[in-house]
Amino acid sequence: MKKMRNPTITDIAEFAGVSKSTVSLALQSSDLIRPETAERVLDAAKELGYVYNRAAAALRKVRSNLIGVIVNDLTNPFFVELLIGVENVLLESGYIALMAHTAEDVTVQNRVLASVREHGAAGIILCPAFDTPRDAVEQIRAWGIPAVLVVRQIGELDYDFVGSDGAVGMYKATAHLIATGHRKIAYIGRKAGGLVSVQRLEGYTAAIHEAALPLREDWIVDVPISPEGGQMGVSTILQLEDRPTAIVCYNDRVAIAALNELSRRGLLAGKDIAVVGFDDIGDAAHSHPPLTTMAVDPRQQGELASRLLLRRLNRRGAPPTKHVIEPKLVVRQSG
Amino acid sequence: MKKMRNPTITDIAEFAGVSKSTVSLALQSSDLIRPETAERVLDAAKELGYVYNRAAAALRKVRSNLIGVIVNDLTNPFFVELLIGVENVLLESGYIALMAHTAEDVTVQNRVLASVREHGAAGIILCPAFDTPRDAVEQIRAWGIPAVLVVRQIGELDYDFVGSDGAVGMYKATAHLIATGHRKIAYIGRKAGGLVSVQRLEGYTAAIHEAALPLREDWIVDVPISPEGGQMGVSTILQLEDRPTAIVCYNDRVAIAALNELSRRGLLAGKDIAVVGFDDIGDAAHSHPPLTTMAVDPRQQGELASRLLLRRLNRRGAPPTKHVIEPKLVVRQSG
DNA sequence: CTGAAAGCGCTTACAG
DNA sequence: CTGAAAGCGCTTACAG
Repeated sequence: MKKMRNPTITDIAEFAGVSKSTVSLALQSSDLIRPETAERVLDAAKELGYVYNRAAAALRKVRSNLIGVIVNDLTNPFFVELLIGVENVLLESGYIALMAHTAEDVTVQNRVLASVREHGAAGIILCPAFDTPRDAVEQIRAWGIPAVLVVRQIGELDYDFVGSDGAVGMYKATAHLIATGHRKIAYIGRKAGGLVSVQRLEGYTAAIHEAALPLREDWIVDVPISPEGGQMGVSTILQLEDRPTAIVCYNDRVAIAALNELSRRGLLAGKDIAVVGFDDIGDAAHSHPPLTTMAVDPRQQGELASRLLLRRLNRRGAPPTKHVIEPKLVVRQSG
Repeated sequence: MKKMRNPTITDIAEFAGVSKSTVSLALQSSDLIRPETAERVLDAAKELGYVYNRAAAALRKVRSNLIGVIVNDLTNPFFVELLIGVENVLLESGYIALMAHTAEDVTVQNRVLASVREHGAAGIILCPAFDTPRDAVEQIRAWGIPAVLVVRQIGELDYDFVGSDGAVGMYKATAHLIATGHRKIAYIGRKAGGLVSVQRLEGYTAAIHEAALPLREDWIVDVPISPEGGQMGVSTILQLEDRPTAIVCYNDRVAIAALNELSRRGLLAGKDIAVVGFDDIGDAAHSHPPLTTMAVDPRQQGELASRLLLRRLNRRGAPPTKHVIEPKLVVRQSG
């Protein structure tokens, strides 16, 4: 089967006996075109198997319907859920995602950003990799492409942003454990690192201080944010002389790994030791035991981010919006 | 800050004192251009902050560097890992993914395919949604866009395909349990459904037959492929009069949910009852207990799929390749 | 080795 | 309400 040239608006024009302009307008369902004419054009288009050529349209219009979606870690269900949210509203609004995964690598991220730009993306949704320098983000602004940052803020740049309040979330998580009677509460996460890490830890310390409990440095266990980190964290804590009775984890992935590590050692979270997570990813409800955690609705964050971007596309000048979700405590059985 | 027009090859030409043609050729590092001239052009491009306009190039060349990547279920880490594999090789080969998630919805899938086509994608990598009708796939062929199918085959269409051998995999999984001394082995998965489901179940029954064990209909538990399914499956099995001592699960997600459900009931997989999964997703090594499973390397499948597609782009006429990975048994502690 | 010219498929003022 | 014309930024024969 020979592949023949796709029909163009010129072909439709000829077929329907009108001009190219009329076809173009009709295709955009402009109300400049008389209904009968429009119908004739649309019929012709269908008849010929017309396929709209977006590259050509974008070239002419400058604005495309491509949105660059750049995500740092698909290995964490949190980001996958966020991505699903982003995609949902993009799709229903007639946009499509130019997607790339950086695996927390700033070099990859730069390459990907450049590529997204070359493709004339109308906007960018970016979950920046750890260690994204401030100027990498300033650059996007210089390009004149509207962007919304998600989850991690870079510097004090006045961007549209969607994220959750790590300080408040961790404060609540810790306060919940205190309210449940715990006095010896450990933290598994990163001591330094990005703003997100810092804020979450701050929430923990704030709650500890407020309850006038001692802040024990050795109860703050600095590990990588990963299942391995959760495992290591638990090992460390269980070896402590003066053993904590509860653990606050940086996120659900760490927490679920902690749960498993406890099981492996014959301990049950929620009974022998309390564990609370952060994010409320899908798996949290299905872990053993089901995880008590701070819900920040990643999917909704994704949807919000898309909506923010779409709105920005129409009001370039508007002041930036920050959407900071307040985490909600979801008590299940681990703590 | 006013946004100014991006410079074009015309601007570069003027700046460097050559013609547009020369600039275009130099930018493609054609060896038609004298090195010194090329250098001058490249300097000018950098100086002016030139951004290659791919929409324009695609319009002219017909062929773009966009690859449609359509994935059915990002909720399952298997597909996420596959996606990461796809992306890795796409990126390093200078392509970028036009990505969409169908959530197993054929209507969404059709919409997305149409969109990918309008964008002039050079090729398509498709994990088809359940219930994808054969003609949806034939259509892609009619469009003349090279495609490779992943994981699920649709009909007997002669496509490039990457997947794993479900029958052999499940046969091995079951045989492993038999070799370990089990005689009463249940199966949690779908009884009918796609080809993949059918083949996996066939592998199970083949092993049962070969060992001359009775094939008990009530030990084949028909549940949805999801964590909930795994949970339900275990509940059903534990209520059985004549209780199986081992369970083969459709995939790791089901298996891990099964593990958790067992724990919840005070049972430990690998001790009280054996459980084996299928896929070897990242979580399998971190579950409690670590999951014995059939490894099919999703990431590698993704890389393979991209490579196949990239190769196909250069040899349109070549006969289709099927890459069927043979699952490898990974014995951990659950069975 | 380099330049002038045509054209990819569309949209958008501008006339009428 | 519809058409003729210009032009978006590039690539690719074709001359020279």
